[in-house]
Amino acid sequence: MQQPQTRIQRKNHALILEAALDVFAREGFRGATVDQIAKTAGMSKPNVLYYFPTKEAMHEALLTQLLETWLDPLVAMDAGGDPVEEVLAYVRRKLEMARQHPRESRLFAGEILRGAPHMLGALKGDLRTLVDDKAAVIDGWIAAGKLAPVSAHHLMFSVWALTQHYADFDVQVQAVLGGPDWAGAEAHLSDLFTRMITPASNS
Amino acid sequence: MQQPQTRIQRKNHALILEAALDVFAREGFRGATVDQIAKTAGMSKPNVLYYFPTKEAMHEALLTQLLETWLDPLVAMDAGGDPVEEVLAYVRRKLEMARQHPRESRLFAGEILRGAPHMLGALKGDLRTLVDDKAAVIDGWIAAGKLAPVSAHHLMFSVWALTQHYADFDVQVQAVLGGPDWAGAEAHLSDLFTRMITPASNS
DNA sequence: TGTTGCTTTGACCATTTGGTCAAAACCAAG
DNA sequence: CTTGGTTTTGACCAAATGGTCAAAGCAACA
Repeated sequence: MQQPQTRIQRKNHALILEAALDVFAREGFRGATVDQIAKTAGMSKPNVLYYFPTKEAMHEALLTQLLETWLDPLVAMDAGGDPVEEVLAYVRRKLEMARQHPRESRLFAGEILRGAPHMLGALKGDLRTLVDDKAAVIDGWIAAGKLAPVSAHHLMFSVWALTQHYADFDVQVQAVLGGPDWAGAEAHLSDLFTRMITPASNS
Repeated sequence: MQQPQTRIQRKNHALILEAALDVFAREGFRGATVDQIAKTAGMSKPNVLYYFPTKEAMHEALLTQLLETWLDPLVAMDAGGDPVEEVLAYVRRKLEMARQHPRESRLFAGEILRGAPHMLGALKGDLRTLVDDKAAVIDGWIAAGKLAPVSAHHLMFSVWALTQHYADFDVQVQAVLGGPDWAGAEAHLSDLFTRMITPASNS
C-alpha cells in the first residue's frame, strides 16, 4: 500500500478525503453517499471510485489517518514533567483538538457507537498499549504522592468523555446554552481536573 | 394522535418499538432497515408499516418516549435535599440508567451526533427549561456555600458526558480494559464529583 | 505532432430499500 | 356458521445507491 505518486493523484486523494470527512461526519457511514462525497469534492462519482475502490476504503483511510492524530495529545504527556501540569495540559490539548476538529471527533464517535467495525483491532492493539503505558506513568505519579489517588484508566476515560462531548454533542450544548461556550468549557474542565488530581496537601 | 385501542394493537405497538430500539441503537437511523425491524419483531414488513406509517415515525415515537425517561434522574434532583448528596445521587442514577439502558443511550447519542434532526425543538424547549431550572437550584446551593463554585450548566454537561460515555463508548472501554467495569466507573465518578463539588472546609 | 498512459465521466447495471396494494387469514359478535 | 371489521402478508413498485465500463479528454514526452 503506497501513497499516491503523481502530483494530481496526491491532490485528488486529499480532496476526496477532505470531502469524505465532511460527509461522513455529518451523515454517518451508512447515511453518506458516494455521490455526496463526489459533489463535495467537485468531481464525478466514477472519478472518486477511481482513487478509492469502495466507500469503505475512504472510511478506513480516514479512520487510520485519524487514530494517530487523535492519540497525539496523550502521547505528548511526559512522564518527566510536573504531574498535575501534565494532566491538565493533556486535557487542554484534547479539548483544543475537539474544538479544532469536530468532524474528526464525530467520525470517531460514530464509528465507536456502531461497535467500531473498522477499528476494533486498533482499539485492542495500539490504543490499549498506549493507554496501559500512560496508566503506568500516572500510577507512578500517584505512588510518588504527586497526584491524588485515582483510577488511571478511568481518569483517561473522563478526559475523553468530557472533551469530546463538546464536539460530539455540540448541538445539545448550544441548544441549552443558546450558543457555544468553549471558554467556559475550558475553565470548567481545568477546574474539574485540578480538583480531581491535586493531591491533598501534606497535613 | 391517540394510543392504540385494542389489546393486539397495544401488544404489537410495543413489540415493534422494542425491535426498532434494538435495530436503531445498533445500526443508526440510516443504517436500520424496516425489514430488520420487522424480522426482529417477528412479523412481516407490511405489518410493521401497518402500525407505523413510516420508518421515521418509529424513530420519532422512540425519541419522544425516551426524552421523558432520560430526564427523570435530573428531575428527581431535589432542591430541598443535601446539595452534595443530591448531585452525587443524580450522578449515580444517571450512570445506572446508562448501564441498564445502553440502547436508549446510543439511540440518543446517534440522534444528537447527526444534528438532532428530530429533537432540536425538544432540546431548545423542554430540556433547556429543565436545565435552566436545575441550574438555578445549583447556583442557590453555591451561593449558600453548600457547594463548591462551579458552572452549573457545565456541571450538568459533565454528568451527561461521563455517564453516557460508559454506554455509548462501551466498545472502546472494553477494548482498553479487556471487559466492562461498571463498579470501577461508579467508584471513579463518585470520587470525581465528590472532589468537584464539595465546598472547601471553613478554615 | 503523434503516441502512450493517466485521468475523467456519461451511461448503465444490480441490489437494496421504503413504501403500496389487494387479497388472504383471522377474530369477535350475533 | 355467518358476517363485518381487523390483522397479516406475498408480490410488487419506484427511487436511491454502490459500483462497472468503455469511451473520451488530457498531459507529457519523443
